[in-house]
Amino acid sequence: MSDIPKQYQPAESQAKWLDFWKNNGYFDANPNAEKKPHTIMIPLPNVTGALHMGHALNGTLQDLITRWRRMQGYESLWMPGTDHAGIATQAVVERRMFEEEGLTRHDIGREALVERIWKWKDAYEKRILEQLRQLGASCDWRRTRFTLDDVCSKAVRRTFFNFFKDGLIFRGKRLVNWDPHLQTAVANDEVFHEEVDGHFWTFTYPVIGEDGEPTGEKLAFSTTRPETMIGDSAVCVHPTDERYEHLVGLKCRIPVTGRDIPIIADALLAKKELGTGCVKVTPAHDHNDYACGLRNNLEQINILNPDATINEHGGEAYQGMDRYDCRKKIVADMEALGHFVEVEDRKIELAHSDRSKTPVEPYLSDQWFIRMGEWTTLDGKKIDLSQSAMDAVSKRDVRFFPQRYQRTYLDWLGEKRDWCISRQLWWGHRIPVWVKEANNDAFTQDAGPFAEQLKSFFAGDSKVLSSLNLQTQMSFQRNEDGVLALEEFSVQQSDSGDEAKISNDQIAFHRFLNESGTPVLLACVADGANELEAELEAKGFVQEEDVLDTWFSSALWPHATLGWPDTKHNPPLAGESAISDSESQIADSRNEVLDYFYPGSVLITSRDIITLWVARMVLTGLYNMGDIPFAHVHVHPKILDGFGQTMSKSKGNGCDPQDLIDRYGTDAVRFTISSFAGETQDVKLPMGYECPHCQHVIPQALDDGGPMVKPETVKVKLRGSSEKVLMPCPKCKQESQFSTPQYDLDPSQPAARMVSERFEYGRNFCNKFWNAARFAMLNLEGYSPGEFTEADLQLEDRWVLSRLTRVANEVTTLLGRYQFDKATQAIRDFTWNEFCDWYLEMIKPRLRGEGQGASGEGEKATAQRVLVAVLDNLIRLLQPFTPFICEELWQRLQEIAPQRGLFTPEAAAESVMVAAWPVNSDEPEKSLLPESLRDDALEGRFSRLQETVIAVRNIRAVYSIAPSQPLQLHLKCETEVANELRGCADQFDNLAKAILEAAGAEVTRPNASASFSLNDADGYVPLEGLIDVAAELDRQQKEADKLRGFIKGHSAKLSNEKFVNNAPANVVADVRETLANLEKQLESVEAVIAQLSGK
RNA sequence: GGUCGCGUAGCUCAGUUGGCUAGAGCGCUUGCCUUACAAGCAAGAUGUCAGGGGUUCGAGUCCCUUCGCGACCA
Repeated sequence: MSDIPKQYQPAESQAKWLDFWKNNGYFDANPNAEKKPHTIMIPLPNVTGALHMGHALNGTLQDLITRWRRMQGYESLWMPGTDHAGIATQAVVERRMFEEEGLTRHDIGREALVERIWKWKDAYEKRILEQLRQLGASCDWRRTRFTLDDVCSKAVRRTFFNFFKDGLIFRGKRLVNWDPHLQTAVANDEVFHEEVDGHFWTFTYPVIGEDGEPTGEKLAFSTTRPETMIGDSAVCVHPTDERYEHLVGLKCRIPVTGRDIPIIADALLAKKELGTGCVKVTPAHDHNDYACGLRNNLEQINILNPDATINEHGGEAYQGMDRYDCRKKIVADMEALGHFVEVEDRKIELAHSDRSKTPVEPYLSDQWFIRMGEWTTLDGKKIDLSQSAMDAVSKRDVRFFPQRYQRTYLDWLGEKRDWCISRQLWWGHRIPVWVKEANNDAFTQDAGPFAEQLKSFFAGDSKVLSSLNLQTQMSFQRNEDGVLALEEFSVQQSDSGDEAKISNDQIAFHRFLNESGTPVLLACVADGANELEAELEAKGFVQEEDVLDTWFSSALWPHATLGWPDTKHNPPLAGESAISDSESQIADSRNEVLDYFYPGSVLITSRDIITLWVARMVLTGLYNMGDIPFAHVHVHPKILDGFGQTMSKSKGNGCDPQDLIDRYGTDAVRFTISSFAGETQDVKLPMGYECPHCQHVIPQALDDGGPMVKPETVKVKLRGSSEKVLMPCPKCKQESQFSTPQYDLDPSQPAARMVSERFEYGRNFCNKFWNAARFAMLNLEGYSPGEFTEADLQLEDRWVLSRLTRVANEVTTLLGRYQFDKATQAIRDFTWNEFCDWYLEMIKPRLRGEGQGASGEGEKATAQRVLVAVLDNLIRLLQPFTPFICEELWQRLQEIAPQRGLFTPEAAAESVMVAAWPVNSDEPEKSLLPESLRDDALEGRFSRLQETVIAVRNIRAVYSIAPSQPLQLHLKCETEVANELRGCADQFDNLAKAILEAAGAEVTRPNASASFSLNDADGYVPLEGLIDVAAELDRQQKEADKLRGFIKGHSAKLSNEKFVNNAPANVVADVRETLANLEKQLESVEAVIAQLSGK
């Protein structure tokens, strides 16, 4: 076994065992009646770009739990996949296309753009999945899904249809962030705010009396956007503002358009002390005004075309002007009309589109919504999507770890805000609704029942549609958002009509009146009904252009990936094709995968996604499946840079985990990362760049726009407008490209990779563990499996087994609570500080066969067997944390000791991945480490031994005595203690090179000794010729001072009557005992001082 | 503006329902290439627990307040 290298070589193990695991199918999870399922759904990473440190943390924790549960005997599924991330991905592809080719999406059209995005998706999906594999992720890769693939798409379409049929989907107006440059709405998280130089104008509007004539009074107000006065629908003051009280209820006139608008009072919008106390209200172009408009039932006047030019509301004077030109003209016109008061320069926080970097406009547009509050369906079913998801958490069916996050979830859902699901994009699930404006058709409310209207509309031309058996329900609603709700909806009745080819649940209609009073028909068609779609289009229906919000599809992830809505067949695996329609008629088959793995066990994610995603998964799970998607939600910390800022692509402070894996090894990265994952804080991770020329580490430093490397980087123009930045090394002055998610590195050139010394924690640990195992294996010559009993065990054997059992239980408990940091620390402390530092050191003599004759051989055999058993269990315990090194060691151990175990040897599993977890909580009698191994009293005695050894080593260090020089040790203690200490006298020699000369109550301090004082023993080390009396005296004086300080504190407590009376008895008793010990120690020290002083 | 969290050693973080002398890793000091490991071993130093006030026999821990930082939501 001399071929075991002195340092762990992560790269070799990673390449070797990844294939081994995969080829043996260890990652695969299948329905198995013999086992309990454990399901984790990956929080699907989006295909916009490569994974970063946050994903590495997220993935590590999921894999850790998955591997742990697998060892515990669960059929452990970790479902992988990616998210199409509509807006983000389309934006990235569009931007790159524009930079490289100068093309916009309008130049190439919907089909061509979507094709390009698919290519992008293919490339990044591949990269992302590879990153996960490199992390050791034990996902069932056969089941990899993508939100736009066939399986997920079917779930999306079915869910949308069911929502629609139940009346939960409606269309209405909403203020969105409109990007006039790209002509699309952008989501809130795609908007950034930037201060720009602007102006703050003050104008007046003349007050109009009840007779419609100006009263002569003027109302002054201020604005940063004068052009919006075209869309004003009121002027607002505070209800208690005495200056304006008499005007409320009157009107005023917008001078540039001549339109009269009401003067209203609204305490929420107007603030008396700000400016004039009076504000103009433009509900269609400002978020606050919008809310005010709803409260006061004001008109919503949209003044912009999609390209942000002024529309017909501008009249002849302004129509067609760019909004900024219009602003200038309005200011000039107001001044000419005598309504300009003043203007001041002001910094303005302006919302910009992250995609085009241009200012966005609040813009009223048609959107689709899902109703979140109470609702009764056509067939009388009561639905409250928000409430159902809230109840699941309130009733503890879904539990948050740490618990405090459930508040975020409940607060957000409690608002029951309708969910806007439409996006003006091309990349995504197109909304499966066909729309027709009924214009002057027979579709008015007084033209008879809606169902009859529909029937006669389709009669004749549409064979299938005219055979519908329809049922309708009226509904008039206007939700809190002020969104116009549907008026009436209609569904095909559950009726497998004979000549109708519509089997069931394939089409539903809604009708509503748009703002100009025109009836609009909406027809939602379920998946696979191509004939219906064709008939609708023949009758003038047009499919909606918008696509669904990405979160709509990711909300279905936990059941969609398992094949829902197909409850008859298992979902297809990689390489298999989906089940064809003809096969789907088999009546008694089941989707066992869905039955078995749903509901899931735990969702592991970060907190920024609780509302957007977690809440929606619970809600759709309950709606579609009638059951929660997962029992636990673990919310882990976020990874921040060294300055406490979120790592992000735009700041360039992120890090590709692959850099760290290449440098430190996967296991080191995983181990370090799990040590970060605590309950309280986010993790600051200071990073640096390693110069490829001289290996100098250049720390990341704060720069104006966020963290960036210093000194000044050198910008180099790349193709198009993207820039490449080179970094000069302050030490060797050479420049290099450096690792950043902003562009790919040129592989032919040296690059400064990101490093972080924090990861040395994991690397050092792996190396330590490697060497401990190496030592064990180098000392297993002649190992033979064989039974042994507790009677064969030495003190250190019983101790290490007691400790190992305790720690194995701790780790099990901590993982169950998702306390990864503590679990990591527990296993590390045991491995390093106990197994390596004490146990291995203590068994060295036995492994060398230093016992007497035959008993020496027996002792060696036992030591080897215990050592092998402990190592075996330790590898198991570490496998979820550091799988590669564990598999490497397991396989090496397999060659030397295929038969192993405590007391009775057995054949070991072919891979540690599928070996049993050492603690079996369900069936304790089957635990590899039974509770009977734990021995509190023995652990207590052992720590006395440790303290004594440390005290002797301390004396050696203080007096600079060479490690090779033997010392003598005299111990003054009770007889019982003395007997115990004599029992392990060999270890004083072994561990501290000290010969136990004497132990007992009668021992006195030899002359010229250094001494130490423990709880129940005093020790003396004769140092004839070596002792420096003055130094020793000084040392003992310091010790005495320290003891006196503690004694003072403790006796103060005890002399406090209130403490003695009020504190719990055990606390008081503890203090008494401690005080007694301290006093005894002080007595010993003082005696030594007296002797030293007497000399 | 609302909600939640954080501030403990030079750095990154632990610290259960208040209760023995506040801990770990890195870094630092000293001595060691001791036949598993220098990515190591042995020994050691290091704290106004952000500031102020309160409750309590007792506060890093609970309450109030000030300051600083972060996140989410509008």
